[in-house]
Amino acid sequence: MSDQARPVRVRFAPSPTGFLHVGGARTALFNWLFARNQGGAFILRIEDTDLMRSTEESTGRILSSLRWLGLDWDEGPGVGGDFEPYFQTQRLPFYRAAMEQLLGRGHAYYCYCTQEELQARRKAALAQRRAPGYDRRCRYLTNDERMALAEEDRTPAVRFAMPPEGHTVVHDLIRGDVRFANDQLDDLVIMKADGTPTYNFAVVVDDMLMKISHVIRGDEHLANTPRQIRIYEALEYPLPEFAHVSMILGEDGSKLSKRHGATSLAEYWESGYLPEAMFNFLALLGWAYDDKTEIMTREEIIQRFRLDKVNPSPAVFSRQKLDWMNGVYIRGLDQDDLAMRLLPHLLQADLKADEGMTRRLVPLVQERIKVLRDAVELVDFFFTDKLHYQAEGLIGKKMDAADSLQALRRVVDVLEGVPSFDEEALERPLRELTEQLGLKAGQLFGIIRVAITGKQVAPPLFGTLSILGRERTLARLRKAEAALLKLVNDDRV
RNA sequence: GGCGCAUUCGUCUAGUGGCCUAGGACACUGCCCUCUCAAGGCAGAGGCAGGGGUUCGACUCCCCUAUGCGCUACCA
Repeated sequence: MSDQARPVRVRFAPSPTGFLHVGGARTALFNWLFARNQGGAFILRIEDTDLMRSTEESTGRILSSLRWLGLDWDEGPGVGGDFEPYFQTQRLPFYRAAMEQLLGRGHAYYCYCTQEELQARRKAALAQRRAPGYDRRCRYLTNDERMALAEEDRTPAVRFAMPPEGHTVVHDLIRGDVRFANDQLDDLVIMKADGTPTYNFAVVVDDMLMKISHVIRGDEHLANTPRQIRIYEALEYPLPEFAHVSMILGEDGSKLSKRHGATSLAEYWESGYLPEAMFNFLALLGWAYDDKTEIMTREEIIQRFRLDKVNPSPAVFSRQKLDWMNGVYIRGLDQDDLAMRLLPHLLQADLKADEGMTRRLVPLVQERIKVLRDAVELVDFFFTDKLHYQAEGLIGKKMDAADSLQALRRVVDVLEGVPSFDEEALERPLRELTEQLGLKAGQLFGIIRVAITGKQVAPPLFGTLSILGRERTLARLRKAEAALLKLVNDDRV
């Protein structure tokens, strides 16, 4: 069914009723990748016909998340295009025209049933174990009956007249042919009584008018596709290609929701995931290049992406794997780049960092953070002189307080006399001291670590000392000395 | 209820009838490296949902069952 070389035009069409969900982001990404791979156009259209739930703020959030991920659109909000407008609420005349066309050709009809009646009948049908679909009673109304209903002041909706028999086959690029019996398709409302179109109608009209060649969207729309196909045909317009990508699930296999943790792209952005890592990770959710390649640049992914290689089964969003991948990308960043990305996170955590200081910290954290925000607790001790730790933590492994105190005093002596606080200048004498004291490196360095950072787990020692500087280091060591002395004395009492 | 989609290690996946004694990655376990934590190296454990066919031969094709999910709205 491939049309003879229609230019590739795909679209992502979110409804602005919240933020951009990772599932939506993946759908957008696949559309974008396909467009870029094919040299086609990626169009963004805002489906805001749900007046009650749509907000402008939400539109803004979605756009900024897309930009963050690096998915630029060729047509749509902010950039315009040949098929404006790109907001459905501004396209009402188009839907009305299409509706008139269908009405005129007998492919659609007015339905005077009220929502209450519909609901009651659906309930009754379900109770009797009958199919709950619309019973088509308005479809075969005589003119007189129609007039009578109209007099009652009922504002009609418009329904699409489905062919009552036969079947409709959806040719799906990911799933193959999917066959639906037409008698399963009921006469869906295409235009609500308030004059706004329903989703299934608006998408068809928009995709048609915007000359969309490939409809790549979530799996949940597959069952709607035969209805849409019938509308295309009634409108006498060639079908686009369809590709339905599977859903993204939470760790427990159920539909991804808030209780699974972060679901919006913005949350990942805020906690310090790199857009390039998220891009790579999302691309691999339901698609793979081969049996081993995972880390790929944006360009490599564009070049390698194939729609027919997309996996039809749902995928669980694995935070752990994302974390790993983000770590890989962080480690791959050059130091200045990482510093610039880190700085806002440090500032946000109220650490009084500046560019220069952040640059110096980078080598200390680059290998040990998975998300940018992790750096905060790794380096916070540089930004305060009030350390909170238990004095017991100053006692070295397999040592007692008195031994530790003695060792600490020797450390102070050594560091007072050391000519420079460069890493290299520090390491030699401290290692020699361990030997003199008959201690293992871990014992002595552990004591120093706690004394200057207040933590058992911290970045490498010499780099830390060097950045902290002689004065602050010695001050912290002396405080630790005092704390240990107190411990020793308390023991004696 | 009806219709539809899906089902390979815990997770993401490779696999399109013999290359599979099923490959890679995350996570996990052990060892190595090591000033803690990481990072890194090596090794290990772990899977074709179940049952029938088709075939000389099925992870791969067909059917059934099970399970999960979606649609069945004047939501999108």
